Amino acid sequence: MAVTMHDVAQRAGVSIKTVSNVVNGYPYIRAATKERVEAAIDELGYRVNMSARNLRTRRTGLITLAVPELSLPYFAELADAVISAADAAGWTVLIEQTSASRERETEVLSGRRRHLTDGLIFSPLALGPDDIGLFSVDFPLVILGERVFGAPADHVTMNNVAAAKAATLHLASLGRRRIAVIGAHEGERVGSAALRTEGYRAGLAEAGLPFDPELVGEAGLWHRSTGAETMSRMLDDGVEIDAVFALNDALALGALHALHAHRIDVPGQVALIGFDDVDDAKYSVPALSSVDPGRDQIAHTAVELLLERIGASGDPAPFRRVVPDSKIVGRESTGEPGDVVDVQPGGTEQVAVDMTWA
Amino acid sequence: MAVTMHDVAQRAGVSIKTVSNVVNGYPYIRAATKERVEAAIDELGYRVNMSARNLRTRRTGLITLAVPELSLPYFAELADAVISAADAAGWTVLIEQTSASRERETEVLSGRRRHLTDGLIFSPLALGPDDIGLFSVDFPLVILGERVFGAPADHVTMNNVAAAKAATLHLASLGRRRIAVIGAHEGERVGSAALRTEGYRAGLAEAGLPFDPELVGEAGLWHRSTGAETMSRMLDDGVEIDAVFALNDALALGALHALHAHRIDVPGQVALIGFDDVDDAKYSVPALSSVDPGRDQIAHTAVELLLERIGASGDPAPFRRVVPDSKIVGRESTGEPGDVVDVQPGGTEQVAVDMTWA
DNA sequence: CGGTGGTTCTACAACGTTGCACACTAGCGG
DNA sequence: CCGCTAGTGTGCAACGTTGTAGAACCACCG
Repeated sequence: MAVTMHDVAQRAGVSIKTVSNVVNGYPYIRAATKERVEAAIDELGYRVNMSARNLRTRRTGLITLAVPELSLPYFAELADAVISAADAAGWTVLIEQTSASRERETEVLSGRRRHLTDGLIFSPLALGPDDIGLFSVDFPLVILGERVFGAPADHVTMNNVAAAKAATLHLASLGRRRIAVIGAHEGERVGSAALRTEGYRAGLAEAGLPFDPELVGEAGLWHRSTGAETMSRMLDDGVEIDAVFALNDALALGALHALHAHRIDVPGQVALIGFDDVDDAKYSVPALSSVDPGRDQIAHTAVELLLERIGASGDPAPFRRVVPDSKIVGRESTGEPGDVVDVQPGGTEQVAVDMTWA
Repeated sequence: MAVTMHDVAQRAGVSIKTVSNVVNGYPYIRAATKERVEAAIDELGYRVNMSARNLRTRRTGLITLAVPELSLPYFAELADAVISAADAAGWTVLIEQTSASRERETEVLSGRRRHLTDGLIFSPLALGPDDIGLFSVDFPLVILGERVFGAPADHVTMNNVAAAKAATLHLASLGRRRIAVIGAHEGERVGSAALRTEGYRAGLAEAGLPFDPELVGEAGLWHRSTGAETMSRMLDDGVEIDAVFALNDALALGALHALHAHRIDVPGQVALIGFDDVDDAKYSVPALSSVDPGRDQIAHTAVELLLERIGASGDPAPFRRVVPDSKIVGRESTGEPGDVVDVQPGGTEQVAVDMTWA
């Protein structure tokens, strides 16, 4: 059977509590005693039983990260960053894939794992503002993304409108007049698609360009395949364009594929910019310009906020909304390799919402 | 305070054990009683305390997946597949990133989390055959990859040599005579690099082509950047080539970038094939031919083997080595879009090794 | 020499759940 | 009317750890 503190205590000739004290770095222990206990631990190959410790301390040292899918590079890189940040703080991450389904996302919030992890970092993709009630949960929660605002939780989001506007202006500044957008969600008023499309229109307006519905390419899912399809459809329909703003990098890389298939030179005939600044962007042919929404900062901040909540006792602090800085990263696809332009500073905002926890 | 079974029992007017029985689906409960208990659970918002259950049952329902980095698409897609497979069986996955460092990989095996998860699926990248002793652990373990053979654990691997040979022959069958390989590890005798390089040489031999050391491009890390660098170096050195076999897709996509930068047409002047058949391969320009090592099957099998071990009581079954089927997927970069060629059937092999667990 | 304060170690009682053993009822065959 | 089985519910004792409280010892001060 497994070795317990009891066995270690017996071998070292001390009480079980002393073993516990050694394991937990309690300072008032004679050096000789400590050594004896540590020797016994090594000899027996003792490992702390986490379940017992968790039960006793009412804390598991685990946090959940709920994302749509790890095979989407943006979320894989986000998960990487979250795991690293959590690890640095001595915490472990458990990943839940929701496949962007309402059912799975609701389940994540329902707290099925309430007592398995100490908190949740949640990037919803199916739930929206109408579901805001579901976000009133009795455990520490940090929301990512732009589908839900005003929920009683900390929130790390992006400068979507400003960044999308900047991307559009970047294309306009190259002299492009027929700027298409890919990935729009017709009729939606919330979420990244709506916000970025809003920024696109603001950019057009500021550049003095007319808005032409023909230039708006719908794409429900933001995958490479849908980006390629949407781009192809537009080109086949004979829509005239000299630039494309794809609402994320996957769409952009898909669009790039389609442009190439139609023998259209990028950036010669059509300039292209994406959003997210995924690792891949650097290595596409031509290298893809993109908007860097500050992913590392997002991950780092989310973990920090969550751990603060978890550690907090007493009166709940007001909920915060944090917006990391975003940047335009110019590469070959907009003919300006190496440029990096700050969009506009993000920041932290305090949102006064009442909160009570059990 | 949190709601416990005690509270539910009181409210429903039954014993705490009956609540436990309801929660765990014990069959001999009167319908009326069951309803009363379930109503109480809903009204109080009761959730099982996993720590307590885990302590009592000596099982956590968690498994660890240890991979080098999630930001590498191959591992992100593997993690996605493993999580999905585990989830389907009612298990949860905890991801550990080793950064391919010896220290972290050793730690994973040392069992620091011994009592936090019930088993480990481990894809080592730093540890090798000399470290085989470290793999004699006292918990269920499934090894992925080709760095360690003969360890006392189940092992899911690939048909590396055969698949690499097939990839090389695929290039030769297009009439290419100067086939470079990218990603080799000089002097290494184990791991994917060595095996795939061996397959490359076998392919050359079978095609009647000479082996030319000039055609071998070293690249320690298999990232896009290193692929691009290695390819550039070869081209700058004036090495004559008409085809490239990159030992993984990241290298291939990096190489594609470099080829493009040198204004070399793919597949016109140089044909290119990668390994892994990552999602991206479909969408590069031109679309990348690759070797599909059967990733979903690998993930699925690994979870299956691990859960079998975890569930096993009594005499340990012999260790198994499973090799899923791999395929050559021809796309534009070798000028044969749409081709899929089976390499050679994989299979399951039983490896007799003594095993005892605590 | 008693009091004070730091140091070192220990006993006991939880934490919330489930395995085990058992009590009780009803129905049924012998 | 006894014993047996199936159905329904309960009480107790763990699982392995840590928080709390305090005992025992030492040095040192006044």
